[in-house]
Amino acid sequence: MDKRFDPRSYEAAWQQRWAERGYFRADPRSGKPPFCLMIPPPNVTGKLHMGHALQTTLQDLLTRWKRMQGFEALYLPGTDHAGIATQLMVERQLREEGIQRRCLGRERFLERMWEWKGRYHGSIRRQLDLLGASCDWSRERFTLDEGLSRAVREAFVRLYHEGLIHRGEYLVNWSPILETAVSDLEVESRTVHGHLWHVAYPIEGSDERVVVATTRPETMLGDTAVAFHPDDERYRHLAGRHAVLPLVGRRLPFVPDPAVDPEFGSGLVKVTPFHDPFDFELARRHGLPGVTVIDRHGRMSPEAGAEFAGRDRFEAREGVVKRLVEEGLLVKVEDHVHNVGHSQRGGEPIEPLVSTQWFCDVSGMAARALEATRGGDLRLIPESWEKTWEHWLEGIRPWCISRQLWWGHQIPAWYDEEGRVWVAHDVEAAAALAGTTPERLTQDPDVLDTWFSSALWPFSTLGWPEETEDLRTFYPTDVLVTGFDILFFWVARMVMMGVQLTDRVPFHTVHLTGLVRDAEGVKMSKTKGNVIDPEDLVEEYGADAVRFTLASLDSPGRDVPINREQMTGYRAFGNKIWNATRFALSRLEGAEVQPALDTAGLAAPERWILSRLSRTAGEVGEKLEAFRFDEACHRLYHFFWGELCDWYIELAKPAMFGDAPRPRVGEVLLTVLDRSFRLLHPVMPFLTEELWQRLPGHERIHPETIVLAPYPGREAQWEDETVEEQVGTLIDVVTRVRALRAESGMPAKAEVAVWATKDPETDRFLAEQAPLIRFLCRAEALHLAPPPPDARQDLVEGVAVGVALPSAAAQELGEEERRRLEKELEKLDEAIGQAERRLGDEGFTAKAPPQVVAGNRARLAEMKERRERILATLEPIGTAGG
RNA sequence: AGGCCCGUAGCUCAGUUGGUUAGAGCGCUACGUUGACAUCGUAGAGGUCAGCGGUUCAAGUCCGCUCGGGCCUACCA
Repeated sequence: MDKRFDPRSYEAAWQQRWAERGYFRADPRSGKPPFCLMIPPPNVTGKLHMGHALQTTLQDLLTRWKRMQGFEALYLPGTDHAGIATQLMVERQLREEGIQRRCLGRERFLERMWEWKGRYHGSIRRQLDLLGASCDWSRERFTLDEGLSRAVREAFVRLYHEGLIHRGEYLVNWSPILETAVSDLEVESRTVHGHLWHVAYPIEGSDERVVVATTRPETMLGDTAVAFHPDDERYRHLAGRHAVLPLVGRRLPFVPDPAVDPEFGSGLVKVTPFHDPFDFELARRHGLPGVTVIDRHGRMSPEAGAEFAGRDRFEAREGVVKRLVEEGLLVKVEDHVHNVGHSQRGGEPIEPLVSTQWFCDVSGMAARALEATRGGDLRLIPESWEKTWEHWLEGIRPWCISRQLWWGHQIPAWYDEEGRVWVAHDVEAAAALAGTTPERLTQDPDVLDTWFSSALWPFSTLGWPEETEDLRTFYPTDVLVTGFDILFFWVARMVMMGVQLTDRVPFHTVHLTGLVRDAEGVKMSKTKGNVIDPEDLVEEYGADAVRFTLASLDSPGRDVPINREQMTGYRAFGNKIWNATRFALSRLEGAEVQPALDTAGLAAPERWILSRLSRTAGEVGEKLEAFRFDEACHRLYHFFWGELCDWYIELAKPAMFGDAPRPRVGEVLLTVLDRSFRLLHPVMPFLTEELWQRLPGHERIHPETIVLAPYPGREAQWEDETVEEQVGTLIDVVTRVRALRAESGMPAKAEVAVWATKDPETDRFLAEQAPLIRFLCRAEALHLAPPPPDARQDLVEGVAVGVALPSAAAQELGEEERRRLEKELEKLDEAIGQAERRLGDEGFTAKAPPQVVAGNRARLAEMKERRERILATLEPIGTAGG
């Protein structure tokens, strides 16, 4: 076995072999219980970032764990066409060639899109392979492939006929840069330092003027009314009268409306129905007309008047202000901080615009999604997200699902020559409905929001609407692992579409991961230049170390800071595992891994490590069940390094070297390694397979691969509380002896004399283990008696421990050692005082549970005895004078 | 504006239903080992558990308020 631990020497090879042998291919007919998990489809042309690496790690960990537990595990991979994002990329590329999308035409543009997609497509798989993802690539899907497109059409048609999708003219969030409508979720509000302009509007038939305040003067060109609160005494008299819109001359009725806040500004609101959601609603209540003064490019429209038509909306703002100044109508300008909706993708301020779009009424589905979490059919982890979830679903509004893009699922709606709309799976079906021929129909040019197809992902990927074997077997899926940032974009919509279209909640658990940050806790972003590429990390540390790091950082509700030092530490863990195995294999000829192992006749260290192993397996299982991957990792790390390597292998050395043979040490060690590798496999798949294959007898666990070997659970017959306690005492004694000899400056190479005693039973055990204790302490003798006064001594877990250089005169107490002991004594005195006070308090002794009181008493007694030991060391009797 | 989460060692974080002298990993310092190991052993420095108040025999843990950080949601022109 190579002395050098080099993950690159085996990782890729294993991934390839696993795939070739079809270990990841799920079989719906196996009869095993299914476990299914869907990849959140990354952008087909994208590069995986650390967030993906984190999610992939957890998804794969779950899948491998379930697969080993005997589930028919399906980890279904795929990619998303990511409408706007991808189209923008290709448009940018075209621009570099000097080509405009519209000049190219829809068909040729889409050809370019598919070309682009084809070029990048393999990259996602390559990156997932690097991480060791155990995806079933035979089931890979793409949101625009034929099957999924069919599912999308089916969903649309069905929802349309159920009256849940309709087309209508509403005020929508318009992105002038993207030239498309976007949903509420794609609008993010940003704090903007703007101004509040106070403008005087003359009152018709009077010399009076009223003052209105606005943050967007350019929209006044589209005003159709002025509103005030009905109880506002200042303006009540204006009801029924009109203002005259400056620069335009339009008559604006004064309307009373309770939505107006009389405290804000002058208490009067200019009403621009077609460019402000508040005004749109208000106008609707009062039957007021609207005027569109800004167009789809964010420029002023002809209806804004000849002076402004064609000018950019922000330029027009300045122009309008300038004109108002000239007219003497600008009363004052104030600085004003407010929130303005911006296009998430385009980055520019959203323009509320009246436009004809398709909407999906999700209120009923939202109610069912709420039922799912309230009734326990769906669990969000961490639970704290449930409130946000409820709040969002309770206040949900219709979802604008049409986009004025080309890259995506074109809406399955056709218009006849009379402009009537026919919704069907294809043009032939539409023509049949319309009673006409396909040639006379025109398909709606819009495409669906990317998230519409994503919402169907858990079942469309399994063949829905067909009742396929896969769908029957694997749907509903089990767990969804994704980032909280797409809880509403994606998760909520999958749940809504799932209950609506399949009558099932698409998964029972959603594990939401935190955001991956850099070592300083700063969000990774290209502009900050702190982005870490998962591929680089895999190259540097190996996939197993990357996975272990990510999994061990996944604490609920926490962000995930990537720390290279930590990753170095976990690579060292891999190295530790490598070398421990190398050592074991070099010293244990003839021994084999045991499928089962009888502890009868084994010595204490062997029984101890087997007991610890069983408990560790039990705890790891519990942690995984609870989605506490971090704690599962910590347990495994501690077991392997802290118990197996630090103690068991050390305890086994005298036996392995033949100095003090014990029965079946090799069998035990190899068996423990086997179980350890299997426990670790879901987190560190490569290393564990590589090493497991080298264990003699591993084929008795599984003939081919650790991937399919059973996941270890508790092996209760190995658990032995007594031996754990005994070996625990042995470890305490050895640790204390080492501490005492190091503190007192005894030469490390010196063979010392050791004393240890507690009670007859413990002493008997320590006597049995005397050779081991002497080996671990480098002691020439172990005396089962109280330490003599001139020995360095202490009390640990009730055991009086002492150590001294043999024969030679008592060692002088060093200055440093004295200081340490005095400090310890001080702390001890304080703790003793505290414990005495507590035990002297009747409130405590009367009200606290008896076992707590008893525990305190025992502790106090032990502390007092330790105090005596320390005093004895500080002022040994008999040496005081000498 | 409403809601949620977070604030514990230099760093990253654990701390289950309140109950030892508040822990782990990594890092740092010192000494010492190394006959599987990029090891290992021992010790040390470093904490008013953000702050204030309350409940309780007992609070890092429960309650209220304040401060700081983050996020989600929202039609105040």
